[in-house]
Amino acid sequence: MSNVETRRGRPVDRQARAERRAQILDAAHQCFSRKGFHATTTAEISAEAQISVAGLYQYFPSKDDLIQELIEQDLTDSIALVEAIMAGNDFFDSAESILLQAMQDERQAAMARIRLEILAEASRSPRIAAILASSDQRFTAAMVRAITLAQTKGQVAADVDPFELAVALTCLADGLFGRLCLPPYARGPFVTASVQMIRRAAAPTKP
Amino acid sequence: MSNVETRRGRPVDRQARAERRAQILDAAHQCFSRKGFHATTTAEISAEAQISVAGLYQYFPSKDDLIQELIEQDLTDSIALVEAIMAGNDFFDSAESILLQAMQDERQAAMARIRLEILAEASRSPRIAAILASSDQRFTAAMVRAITLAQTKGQVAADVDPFELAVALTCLADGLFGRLCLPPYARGPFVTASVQMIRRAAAPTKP
Amino acid sequence: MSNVETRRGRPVDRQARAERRAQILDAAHQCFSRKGFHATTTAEISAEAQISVAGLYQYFPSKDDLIQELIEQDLTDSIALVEAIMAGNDFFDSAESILLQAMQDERQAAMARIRLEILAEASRSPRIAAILASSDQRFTAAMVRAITLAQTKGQVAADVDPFELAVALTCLADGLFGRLCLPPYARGPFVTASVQMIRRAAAPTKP
Amino acid sequence: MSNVETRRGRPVDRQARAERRAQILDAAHQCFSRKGFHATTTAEISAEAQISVAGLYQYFPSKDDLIQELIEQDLTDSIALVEAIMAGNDFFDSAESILLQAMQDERQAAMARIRLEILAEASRSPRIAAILASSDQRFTAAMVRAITLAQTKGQVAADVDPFELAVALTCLADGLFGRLCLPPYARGPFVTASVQMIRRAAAPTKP
DNA sequence: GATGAATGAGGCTTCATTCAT
DNA sequence: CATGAATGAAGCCTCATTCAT
Repeated sequence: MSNVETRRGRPVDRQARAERRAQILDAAHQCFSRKGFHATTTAEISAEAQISVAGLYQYFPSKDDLIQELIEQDLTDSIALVEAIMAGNDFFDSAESILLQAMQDERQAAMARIRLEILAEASRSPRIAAILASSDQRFTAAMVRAITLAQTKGQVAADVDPFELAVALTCLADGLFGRLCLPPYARGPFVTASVQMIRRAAAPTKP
Repeated sequence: MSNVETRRGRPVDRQARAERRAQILDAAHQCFSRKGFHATTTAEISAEAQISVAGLYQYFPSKDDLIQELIEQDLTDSIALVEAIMAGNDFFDSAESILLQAMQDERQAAMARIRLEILAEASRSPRIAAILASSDQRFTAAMVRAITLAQTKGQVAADVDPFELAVALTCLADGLFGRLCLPPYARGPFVTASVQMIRRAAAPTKP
Repeated sequence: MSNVETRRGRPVDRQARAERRAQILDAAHQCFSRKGFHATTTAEISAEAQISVAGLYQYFPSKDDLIQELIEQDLTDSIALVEAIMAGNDFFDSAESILLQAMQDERQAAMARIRLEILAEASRSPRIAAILASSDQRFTAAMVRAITLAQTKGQVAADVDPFELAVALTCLADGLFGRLCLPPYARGPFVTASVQMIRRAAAPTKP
Repeated sequence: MSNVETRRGRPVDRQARAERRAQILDAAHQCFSRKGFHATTTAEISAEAQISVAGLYQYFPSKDDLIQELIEQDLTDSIALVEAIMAGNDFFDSAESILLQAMQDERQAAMARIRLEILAEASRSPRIAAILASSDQRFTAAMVRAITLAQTKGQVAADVDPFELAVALTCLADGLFGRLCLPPYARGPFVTASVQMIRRAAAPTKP
């Protein structure tokens, strides 16, 4: 098995393959956010991805695998997103921004809806629970870094345990996503209340 | 021939009927908490309820109706539970107690798991979203009452907006339930962190 | 087994029983004419008869038996009806009257609709085929009598074979019933055409 | 990238698809003629068509649609058959031939049996009633043409209204089909009687 | 690699019928 | 006798998945 092994037949177009995969995952993302994992059929995903059902199986060995991969990617993307926003200057503003976008921007709301689905599914499937746990760890670590940094900048009270705050923030956010079932205009108060709680809990006391 | 149309035949045993219904709802509760709404089959519910599949349809016109009714009852029960605990003396202790039990007691964890399912489902089904919204309103009202009372007792900071706190608490709790996928022993830190956040956000500042 | 055998318990109210039976048969008649034998459920019949489903089984051992009995009665009634009308004075007028009523009067149209159902069913079930054959024989005999009488009165051409005419008339009528699917106002031409054919075929040639 | 979007993957074999469809319709035809529309199950049709039940649904979206299509085809075929026979020389011979074959040839008897089923079903389903009405119109038109032609040839009495005769013939035939429940050897007299009636009604009077 | 076709395994629901009250 | 309750046996349809082209 050499690295430069001569290939027979048409060479694999890795680029095209990767694009197709992404296309499918994207289609699945939309479908899942609309109908959930179980109620979405492979036919729907294929249609959305403009591919045949059989074609789907050349990129993913089963629907479950597709789901798993999608979950992994989705969670990874979430972390990246949060990290990007957290790189902004003010800690609380960043947090508020994240929550606001998740509750208002349609693209991010879709991710949040899928996250709900993931949480529900994880409580039954050990496989998915494991993925979620792993993602959570990375996520928490990132938050802890951001919080610690914020503390050095005096934005977050020094007596706050960064880990605890990170964990609580995650919970708060996930719970907030549960209000995505409300019409968009009704979600505002929930964001406000959440942000308010964070501020009260973590802002440094002004002497 | 009396005016009070004498009933012919076997009289309806309302008691027994109600029990059977409860039995079915209970069975469905267990199944749903194990596998979710969509992955649970009517056959599984019937088996768990020790009734035939056809029998199930004498109590509920369809699986969807059964789900709906279960959700309604479940949410109502949750409110009752929370109200009962909130009647305790210390506000923060009560809150902590609620969260702890939800994360540790198996029976309550089942309810919480179904709540996750409800949140996910609500973001797709307007019908369920409506039920959830209605329940949330009642729930928030109850919490607001409890918080206001706590404020008069000096347990909660006076400058806290009861409604905002109630809303944030609900979110926090729902998000916490998302950690039910963790093994029981790993859930502790999440409860701690959540409780800590509540305390920091709402406890009166000791001068 | 004496005729005056002493009975224990409540004596059977034969009168009431017969009435209940008739009531059920009548209800079934309506249902069957609306939806056919197979698409009608015992529940529908019971509802229409204002009796419980189980009650139905105290008067008929099975749905099939109910159907059979109904068919028998229906066919017998038909014969009686035809005989009654045929007792009128003019043969052709009587025939026309029968066809007109069957196509216009709702009650008789219901019978005709069921007759269609019977014909279809008979071509599959030997049991029903037998009933139909027997009924047909009685019916043909009655018609033959009427035709013969009409011939003595000079109303029907003497060279007509009474049996053949009777048979052809039956066919013509049954086929006419097949047009009951048309809206009432559209059925007229079919009656006219049928009557016209009979007249042309059987009226005595005026020299 | 040509404008004529090059098809990827397995091309559709229209030929094979059409054959499969025909095969299914044929199987359904047999089943329906044996047991009627309602008593025939999709499983039976599939078995007869040597295809899986799921496969059936790739060719017809539902049992009802299959029935509808079959009815349409069946009625169309009937018209073609009648027209073909009517092209023969003598009008009455042709008519007799049609009736005889319908009552004796097994293949055509099956069509006639289904026609009974259609008549019964049409009197309840507006959808089927509409199909039948449309077919009847085409059928009557064809008959009228044939009769008119026969009149020019002096085979049919000039004073006969072609439309009325066509309509009456249709009725007579449909009613005759109702005798398909009889054993084959017993059907003869009915055909004879029907033919006799037609002849008497429409043959030109020999001076 | 991609597609159309095929299918086994179920899922929800209904129905005729029985049985206990 | 009459009724409510219960149920086995289907029935229609769908879905994830495989296979031949």
